Amino acid sequence: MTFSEENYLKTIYHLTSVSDADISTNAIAEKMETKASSVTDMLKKLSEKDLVNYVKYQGVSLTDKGKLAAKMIVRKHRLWECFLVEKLDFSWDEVHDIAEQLEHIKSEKLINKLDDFLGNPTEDPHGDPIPDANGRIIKVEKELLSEFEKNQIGICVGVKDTSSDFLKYLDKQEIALGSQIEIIEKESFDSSFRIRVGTKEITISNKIASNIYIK
Amino acid sequence: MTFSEENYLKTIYHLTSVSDADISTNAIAEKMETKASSVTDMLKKLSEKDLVNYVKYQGVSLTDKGKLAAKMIVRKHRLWECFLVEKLDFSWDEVHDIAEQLEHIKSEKLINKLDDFLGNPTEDPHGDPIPDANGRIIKVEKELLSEFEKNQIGICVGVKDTSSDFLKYLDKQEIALGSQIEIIEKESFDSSFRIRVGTKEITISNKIASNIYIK
DNA sequence: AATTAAATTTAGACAAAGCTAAAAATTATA
DNA sequence: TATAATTTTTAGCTTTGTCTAAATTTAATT
Ligand SMILES: [Mn+2]
Ligand SMILES: [Mn+2]
Ligand SMILES: [Mn+2]
Ligand SMILES: [Mn+2]
Repeated sequence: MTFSEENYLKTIYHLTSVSDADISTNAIAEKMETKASSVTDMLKKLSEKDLVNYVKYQGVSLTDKGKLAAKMIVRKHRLWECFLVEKLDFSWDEVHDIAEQLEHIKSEKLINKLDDFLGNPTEDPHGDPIPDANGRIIKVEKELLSEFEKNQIGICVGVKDTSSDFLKYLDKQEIALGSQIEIIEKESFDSSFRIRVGTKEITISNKIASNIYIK
Repeated sequence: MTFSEENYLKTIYHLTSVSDADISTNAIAEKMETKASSVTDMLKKLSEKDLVNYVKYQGVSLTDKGKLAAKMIVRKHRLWECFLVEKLDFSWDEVHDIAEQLEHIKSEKLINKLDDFLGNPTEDPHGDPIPDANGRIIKVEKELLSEFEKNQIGICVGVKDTSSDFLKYLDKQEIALGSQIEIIEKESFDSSFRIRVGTKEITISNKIASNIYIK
C-alpha cells in the first residue's frame, strides 16, 4: 500500500466518523487539498483493491478490509504522537505533522513494541482514542463545552480542532487535558462563556467552546 | 529531497568510504539493485542540485553539500537503530530494514531530541559511528579479526557484514559487541581461526573472521 | 593501431499520482 | 418539467523514477 493510498483511506475514515452517510468525492478532495479528478482516480484504485465500496457518482464507503487498514494507520499516528510527547518531550501542538510521516512506517512488530513501550495508552495527546492491534477502540463519552450550561463542571478530555494555532491558544489559557472547567456564565447574545479554569476566570468565544471536549 | 534521492546519496557515501576514488555508475546500480540507466538519470538530477560532482562516463563523487546530506541520513539511520535495540528491545539483526524506512522521516528537531533521549550515543548496535548534528564522526581504530595473529587478544567492536544471517550466526556463537576474543590458533592452510570467546573455544572460517572488527 | 569487449548514456516506454479543461450525470430551481 | 447550477467523471498532459533496447564512449586485447 502506498503512502497516498493510506492517506486516502485515513481521510475517508475520518469523514465517515462525522457524517455516517457515504462520502462524496468533493468532501475528500477538500479535506486532502487536492482536486476532485485526482480523488476519482484513487477511488477506482482503492475499489479495485476491495478497500472501498465505490459507485460512480454515488460516493464511497470503506469495506471491512479498508476500515481495518484505516484504523491501523490511525493507531500508528496516535501512538507516535504519544511517543513524541511522552518520551521526546514535544508539546501537543508540534506532533501532528511528524506523526503524519511516521504513520506510514511499515512494521507490525515495531508498532506493537512501541505500544508496549508506551504502556498501551488508550488515548493520544489530544484525547483521541488509540485503536488496539485488532482495531478495537474504547469510546469515551464526551460532550462539547459549548453544550454545557451555567454552573456545570467538567474535565477537559479532548479537543476537536487539533491545529497548532488552537492548541497554542489553549496553552496560553492554561487549558490542558485534565483541566477542570466550570461554567460561570453563558452569554445568551453571542453564546460566549465565562469559565473558571483552575483558579483563573476567563472568557471564551463559542467557537472556542465548541472545540473543547468535556466529561 | 525525495526518498530515492536520499537513497542514492547514501549509497554513494557508503561506496566512497571503501574505495576513495570516483564511484562508477555500475557500482551504484549493483548496490541498489537497479539498472545503470536509472542511475545515470538520477546522477544528472543530483548533479543539477549540486549534491554530486558528475562527469559523463567518468564516475561521480559527493560535493560537500551532498556529503553532509548523506551523513544526516546515516545519522538518522543509526540513531533509529539504537532506539529500536535499546528502547524497544529489538535484536541487532532486526533493525536495519525498519531503519531504512525511519531514516527518511524529515524533522531535525525529532532526530536531535531522539539523540538526546538515547544519551547521545556515538555508535549504533553494529559498532558503526553515528555522525553528530554537524556531521562530525568519531572514528574508532579497529582491525578485522582476520588480520590478527596467534595469541593476540581483542574486543569485538563492530561487524563489517550487517546482514541478518551473519548477525544471527554471531548470536549463535555468542559473539557480541564487547565480547573478548583470543586467537588460539591460525590455520595456515585455509586461514581459519581457533578462537576463545568468553569461556568457549570455537573454530571460525576466514570469511567470518574478515567480517568482525576487533580493537 | 585496429578490433573487440565492457561500461555508460540516450531514446523511448510505462506506472503512479497529480493537474486542467471538457464532458456527463446529478441536483436544485424557476 | 425544463433549465440552470453543481458535482463528478473522463481525457489528455506532466513529473518522478523506473525499465529495455540501441547507441556511444572508454577500456582491453590482439
Ligand atoms: Mn494528529
Ligand atoms: Mn492526535
Ligand atoms: Mn543499518
Ligand atoms: Mn547499523
